[in-house]
Amino acid sequence: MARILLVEDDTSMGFLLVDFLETNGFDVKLYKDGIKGLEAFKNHSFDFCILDVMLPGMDGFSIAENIRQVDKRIPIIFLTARSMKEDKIKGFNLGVDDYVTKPFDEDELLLRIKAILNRLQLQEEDQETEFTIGQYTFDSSNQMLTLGDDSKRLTQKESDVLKMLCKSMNNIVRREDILVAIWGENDYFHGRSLDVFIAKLRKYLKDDTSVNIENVPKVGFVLNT
Amino acid sequence: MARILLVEDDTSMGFLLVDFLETNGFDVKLYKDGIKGLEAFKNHSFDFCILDVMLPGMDGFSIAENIRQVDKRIPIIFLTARSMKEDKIKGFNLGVDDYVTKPFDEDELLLRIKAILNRLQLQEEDQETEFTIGQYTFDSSNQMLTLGDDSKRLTQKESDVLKMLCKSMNNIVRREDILVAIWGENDYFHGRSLDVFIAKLRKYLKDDTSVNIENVPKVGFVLNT
DNA sequence: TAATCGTTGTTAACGCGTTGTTAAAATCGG
DNA sequence: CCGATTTTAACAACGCGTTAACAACGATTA
Repeated sequence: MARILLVEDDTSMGFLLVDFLETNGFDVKLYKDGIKGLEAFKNHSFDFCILDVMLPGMDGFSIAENIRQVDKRIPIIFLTARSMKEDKIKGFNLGVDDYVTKPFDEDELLLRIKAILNRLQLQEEDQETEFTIGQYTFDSSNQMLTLGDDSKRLTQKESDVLKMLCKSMNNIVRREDILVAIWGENDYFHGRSLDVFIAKLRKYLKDDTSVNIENVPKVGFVLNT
Repeated sequence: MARILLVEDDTSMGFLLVDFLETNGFDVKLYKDGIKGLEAFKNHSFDFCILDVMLPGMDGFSIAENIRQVDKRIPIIFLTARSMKEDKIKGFNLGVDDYVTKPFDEDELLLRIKAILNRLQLQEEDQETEFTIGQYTFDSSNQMLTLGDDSKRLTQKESDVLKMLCKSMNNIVRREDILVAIWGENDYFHGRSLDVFIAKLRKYLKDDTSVNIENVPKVGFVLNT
């Protein structure tokens, strides 16, 4: 159960979020201004931060800077007004993991949080980087796909996509989940990118006919062995 | 379309709310005092309650207590005066889902209602995904219907319909409910689509004669095993 | 009983959105 | 600047879901 630091000055929005996140299995602490939030961060160990950008006292970006001085790797999600430009957010070179514009869909926020946690878990826990795909072996940490003597070094994204498919071997992996986890956004163009990568992976995997990547229309893909 | 029980003694506020909620696709019944509201609750099936705390006859908290005796899970939102302390509301250990202070922003109320409804849907959907249908097994998360060695990957809508039938196995599932849940609206053409999908499912399920999808004319379908 | 009407069963054809695939353009990294 | 990688574009192919068409059935009349 991940511990989340939430800094949000609007009371009703704050409660709404706390409630929602708690029912989804997170341990949430809410602070209404940046000073207190930052203080809390220093005194407790959180796994995750969700910061409103517009705050009295100290804005979200400043909090993030301070948090980053303490912990360089903790995931941070910003809540921003829709009017705020992407550039401005990305411009803050703080290793921001994601941001969500208000008013936002709670499920979308949850999806993003889970995607980030998954990503981190992968980095931390996944010693299991070796997958067997029919007669192939795939070493995701080396991005290496091997069939007999033939080895092919995959690119980063090729490897990321294949790894997601491998982790749910013979099960549907949702387009949406792949896009959010790897690209961070689920829109038309990234969707087309995914299709391109699926085509590449199919080409790499074509030498074992017992292996195939199946499309489930409008839902996602299955790596069948 | 969720059915909402609204108990509010102030006439103008009441009409305002009814109007607003109805234009947002809810089916709202308004009662001006707690006794009638409670009575209505017992006689009808509501999905949601919005209760004013200050009421003549029986206050909102008392109604909530009584409602909880009938239905332990139904979402309740309180309308409270701003002056009322948080503690007092949360103190009522009634499983109150949310509260809104008057005067309130209608959009905020809508947001809260939707959030709660979403949450409920999530909780419901996250339930079991594996069903046994006679000799078949149906894995709704993988959209896979299996009989012995034979597996058939269903399309999304096929899977959605079958899942609804499975969740009420041997019970009537109303046409209207399926149409609203899966197609979003209940009109002639979507109704015919549903019939087409029922025909497809019957074909998929024909190899176990103990399984059948029964039509209940003008009402819906039953998946019998 | 026969005729009519509304509902459902079933199959098939069509349109259109999604996906497959390749190639060009853009971006990234050194 | 170059090569590698990713994104975007373009077009082909496919298949899902809708719609149509007709058959079957039960209920309701006369």
